[in-house]
Amino acid sequence: MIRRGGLSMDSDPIGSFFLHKPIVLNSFSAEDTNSHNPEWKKLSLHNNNNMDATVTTKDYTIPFRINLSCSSADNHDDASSPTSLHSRTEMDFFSDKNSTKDDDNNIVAAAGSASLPDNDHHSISPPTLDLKVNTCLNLLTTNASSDQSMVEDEISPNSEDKETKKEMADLQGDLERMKRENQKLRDTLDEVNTNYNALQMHFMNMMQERKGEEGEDQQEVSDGKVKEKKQGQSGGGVLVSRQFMDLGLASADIEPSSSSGGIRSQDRSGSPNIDVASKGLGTSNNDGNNSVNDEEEKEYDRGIESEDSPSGHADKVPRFSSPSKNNNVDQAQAEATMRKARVSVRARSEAPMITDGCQWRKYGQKMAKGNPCPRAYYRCTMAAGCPVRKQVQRCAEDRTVLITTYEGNHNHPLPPTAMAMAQTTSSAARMLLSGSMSSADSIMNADFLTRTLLPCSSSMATISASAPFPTVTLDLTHSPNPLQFPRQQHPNQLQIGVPQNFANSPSSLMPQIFGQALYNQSKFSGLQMSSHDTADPSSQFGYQPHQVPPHLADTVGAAIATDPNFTSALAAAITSIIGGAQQQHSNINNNSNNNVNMTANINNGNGNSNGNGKQ
DNA sequence: CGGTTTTGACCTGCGC
DNA sequence: GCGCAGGTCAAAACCG
Repeated sequence: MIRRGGLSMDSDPIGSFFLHKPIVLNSFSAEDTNSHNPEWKKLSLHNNNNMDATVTTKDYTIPFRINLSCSSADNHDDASSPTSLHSRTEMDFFSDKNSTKDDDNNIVAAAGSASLPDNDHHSISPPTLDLKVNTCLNLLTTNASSDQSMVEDEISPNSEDKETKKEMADLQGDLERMKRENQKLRDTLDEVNTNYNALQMHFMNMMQERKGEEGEDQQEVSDGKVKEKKQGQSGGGVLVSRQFMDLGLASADIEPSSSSGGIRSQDRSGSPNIDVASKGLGTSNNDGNNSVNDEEEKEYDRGIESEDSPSGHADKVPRFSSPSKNNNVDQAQAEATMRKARVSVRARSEAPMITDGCQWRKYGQKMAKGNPCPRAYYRCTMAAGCPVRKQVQRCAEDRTVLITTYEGNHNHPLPPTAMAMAQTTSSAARMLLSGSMSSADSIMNADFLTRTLLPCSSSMATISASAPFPTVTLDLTHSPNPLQFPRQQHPNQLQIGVPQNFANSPSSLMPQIFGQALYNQSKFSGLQMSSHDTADPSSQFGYQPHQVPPHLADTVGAAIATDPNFTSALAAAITSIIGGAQQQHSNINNNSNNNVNMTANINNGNGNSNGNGKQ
């Protein structure tokens, strides 16, 4: 019955803004106001079906007298007819203690006899309650004219009714004003989004052009061995990483026109990994065009493009050497690299796996060379054929550090709790793509990521150019303040952190981000901070779910400094904010659910927070 | 009983 | 071509 998300734009950030009031109002009305008068309880709860209306009526403190109908369809009948079954039904529901109701449960009589209770908390309300006033406040579904008609339909016999009508008209006027403001804000947001998108695309195009002018034979990555090798294989002069970038951008342009199979279609056209990279690793892609079966996925993972093979069967070598596909040779090389693009997250955790909100199934375990700890292989099981996989292994040097490496992009919608990590990997993957252009760009783009991460987390973004696969490592094991604690330089990794960004970060932003993360954390109950979690000594918070502690910034700051689990979760959430914004605005080949709800997944150290609890 | 984990075998790529 | 290492498969075991 209670519909807190009554606003049609509840997924819209602006719309959500207006949703805060109704929650407060309904809580207030249902409990305080009605505790002494069942009639009021009835009315207020009825009002719960008209959330948006209560927003505007809050300030007037008379919302419940003018809400008797729950839908526009009932506007005229329910209010005007005392025998309305609909009204009676609701009356009965709350009439257990109502002595003012007449024998017939007649709404008019009951309401009229109720008048104003002496113990009413809202003294400014009119002394009588005329329930004939039809004030259906389902303002989303009723337009101004209907609202107006409601007013006009009611005939008030006395001055109180006129006052009520006047107030109601004022309320409706305010509502209209808020609607206009809301629409204005939405328009502004759309405009900002459009501008941002255009600007970003322009920027990326400029970067492309600049790289093209500088020549295609540059090999200025920290470790150019891989690139040179891949160049030799492709036989062309185009830098693999360059193709990497080109594909990523091209995919954004060509995907909308691809109508015959989504990922698979592109795969078979010679771009098997465009989506993996350009859409971002681990991002949800629920456009429905990229559902794949297991068999295709196997081929996909193995780099086999059966339809590219002249013989029609899986054969990777002929594909690369096929003269008829010279145009795609370089792309294929890049795609092979892109398919392997990975995002690695280093975080301290005693848990066997970090909590990322997805469901995983372990499909293998191997002892990796140079590490006494086994490496576990997991596959996403949230949807059949989901190509996302991850490897989990403890660091050989520090067993408390858990290294989780993600690969692939989800082909299914993600729960909000999983969105955080997915967006994290997505952002990192995008950085990886753009960062592969050159060393300078790598630094620049990594700098961007670091700028986005460091202000609010202890993460450290690194790019591994010498690794077998392009890998972005988000190191969440360090102190939040890089100025105090020197960073660990990992072998074979180019470190590109920008410590000063932390100091330069706008401190005012932190509470907002943290608040957002924790708000969503408390909002979505998928994981996180159960009582068990809070019992974890590593947890710095004693608050319960759905509680956002006061002085959040201070508390969170302390938590970041001391709780690496929180750090990792928070970094995921923060990155998801950035990644979500980037994805949403740049629209780079990503049809994933843009209604991103950032959630900080607090890993408790034992941390099975998924539905099956078997991570 | 269905889903997950375990684990040995197998496949693939790469270096020598 | 061979060996090594990473990655995956799949049957058996396990679990709720």
